[in-house]
Amino acid sequence: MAYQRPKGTADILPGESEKWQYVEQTARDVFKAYQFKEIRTPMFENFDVFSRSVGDTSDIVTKEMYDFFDKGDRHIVLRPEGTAGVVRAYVENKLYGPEHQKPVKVYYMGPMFRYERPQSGRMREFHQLGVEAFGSESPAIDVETIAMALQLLKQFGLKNLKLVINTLGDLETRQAYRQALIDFLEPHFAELSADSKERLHKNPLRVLDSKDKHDQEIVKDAPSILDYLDEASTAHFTTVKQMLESLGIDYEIDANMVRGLDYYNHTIFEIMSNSKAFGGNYMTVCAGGRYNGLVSELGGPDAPGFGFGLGVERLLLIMAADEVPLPVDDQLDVYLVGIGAAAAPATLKLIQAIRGAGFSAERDYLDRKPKAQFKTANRLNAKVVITIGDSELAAKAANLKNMATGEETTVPFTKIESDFKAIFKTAVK
RNA sequence: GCGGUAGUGGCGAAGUGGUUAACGCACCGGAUUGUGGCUCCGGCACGCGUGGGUUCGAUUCCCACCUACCGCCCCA
Repeated sequence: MAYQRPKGTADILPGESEKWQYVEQTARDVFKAYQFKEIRTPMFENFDVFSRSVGDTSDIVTKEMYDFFDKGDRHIVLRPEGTAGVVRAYVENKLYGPEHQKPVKVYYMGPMFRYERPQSGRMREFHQLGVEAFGSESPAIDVETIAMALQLLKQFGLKNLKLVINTLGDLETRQAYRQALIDFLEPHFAELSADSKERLHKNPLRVLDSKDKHDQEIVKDAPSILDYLDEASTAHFTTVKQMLESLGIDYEIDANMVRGLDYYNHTIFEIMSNSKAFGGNYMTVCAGGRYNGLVSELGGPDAPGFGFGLGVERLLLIMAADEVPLPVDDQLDVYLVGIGAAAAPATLKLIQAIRGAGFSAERDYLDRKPKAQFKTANRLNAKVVITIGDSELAAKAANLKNMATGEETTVPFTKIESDFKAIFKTAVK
């Protein structure tokens, strides 16, 4: 193979691209109902935008970012996620200004890049849909955005979804809980897995969702963050729960659910699916939460935010496994069969006239015999076939066949060129 | 970054240190000169991921690299 695509990338070919269009269109429709507007930000940003937003809690910055120095010696990162770039744009364009209705609600969709070891559903170039809402601390934003995510996934045809929520409280809560967790885990230090020993001081919350069996045993008795919430954080979370209930939305609380990044606080959520695509285990398809400190972290005012992201590749995997029926448009209006070299000029003129009238039309370019051309017409699901050969040229009228009924009629060339709509209508009625 | 499995035509897949690399699907052509299905006949890899090495000889053995897949780390 002379050339192959870069590691961890994919070509989305015809047949597959239609599914992407369907997903994107469905998302746009749902976002519109909630008055989220599209924002398009660069696919690369200055390194600092992402390193600043992520913090230094993990090896995301050193290991996972797809970064490089450009010819001007600028440190560039191909965006690994949507939020930081959107926040940067929000700040840079002063969308927090008084002329903008609050909250500012935006959505994005597009490619993201992470320098990872590829696996199924984990690419170096992958795609996300996401939304962000800036400027309101109202729990109603949390709840409506979660509801929108659920509606979106249902619209995609997903079944067996589970909403899981948790709260991380405010900054003080997180710090107090972090210390409490370290205090709890330190006596068990020797028993922890090698990975969790590492995590204990770098990012202790991550020990909570360790995959190691023995770690899980230890963590079962760990303190719950819910016991460290201050009054305001408790009130926020309580309201969120009440609002979900009033909407009839089922949820579970998982006090051990965490986020790898520091910028999250208060409500976090994940929507999980136990699709066959994951062997029946619950896997997260959509995740999000509140990030009240991020905007100021990136140099803006103290504006709160709430958002979520959804991986398109993973979504498509589920839709395929669950055999979600997609509206596929593989119909062809007209196939034009030309017989012999003498028919070529008429074939060219007529097919262009038909296309110009707004119909989809295909023809043969390989001088194949009528039988072969009809075979192709059949395979392309052509509604009608128009045939032009010597006798048709002599009569200046083409043979038209309705492929469903087999019924054949004769139509003058001039009529095809002047009013194909009428011809088509009577032919397929 | 670490560990494991794999890589044969458009797709699926068999195979062997040695004269012509099975088979199926798809595709193309033909079976009364211009009509869709079925059936029948025929065609379709100068080559077995790439590059080295061992050997009289390698798709088959060895090494490196690339890519895919699975698990770990990480997960925004």
